Amino acid sequence: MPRSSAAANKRPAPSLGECAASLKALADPTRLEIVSLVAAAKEPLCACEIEAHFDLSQSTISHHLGLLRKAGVLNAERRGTWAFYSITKDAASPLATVMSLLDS
Amino acid sequence: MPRSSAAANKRPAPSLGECAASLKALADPTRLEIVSLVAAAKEPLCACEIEAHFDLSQSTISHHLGLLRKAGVLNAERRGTWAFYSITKDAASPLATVMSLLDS
DNA sequence: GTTGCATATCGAAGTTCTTCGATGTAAGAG
DNA sequence: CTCTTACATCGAAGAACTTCGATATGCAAC
Repeated sequence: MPRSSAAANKRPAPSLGECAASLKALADPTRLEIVSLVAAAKEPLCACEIEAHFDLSQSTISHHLGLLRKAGVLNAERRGTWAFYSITKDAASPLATVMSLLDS
Repeated sequence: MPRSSAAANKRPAPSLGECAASLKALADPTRLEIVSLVAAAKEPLCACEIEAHFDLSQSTISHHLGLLRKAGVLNAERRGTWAFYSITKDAASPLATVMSLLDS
């Protein structure tokens, strides 16, 4: 199976507008730290564990998590009462698009 | 001269907060299109040529250009009355930092 | 069913962002 | 010197964002 780049399987390469939206989801210190936290963990991370790392209210963290989920950066999996978050497969694809655009 | 990655010469690897700030500069459809425009050009691009590509006022484009310049994405060079913009060498470095953070 | 816990959603307050027209600045032409 | 051209900055209006406390939802235990 040939491939031209890392994640070029069936994803149709995000448009500029989609890239901007994805970047906006990551362009916040709190959300970027959430993503860093989840990415560093080997296992999906429980929402309560994420909340414990910040001095922000539970509703604020939940709002950021929902935003990252809607942007396609995070994946939520419910197990009973808990919600476990992980990085999606193509979270980096908008970043890659902008990077390739930069050094063209 | 050893090197661990592409642009690891003397740059001290941006912090999470700095990355968030850089991403915020790129996280706008107009600014991302400006960057795409300048990156695609072989030569530095005159501000008036950039303005011509948008239906926005001159002051708005100038504001976006100043923002991208302050964020370290664009470089401004004055030649007489004209201002020529180009992509900075390390414009992609915050993106690279976030990408490496994602698949860690 | 009721109580308790983990999350999500709602509504509001304060801040930041995008955009505009108007004005300022600086260089070149006449 | 005056006028025009290219660009930057200012001040304000409206939209969007971040945050909070309060409330809703959904599951598990009793």
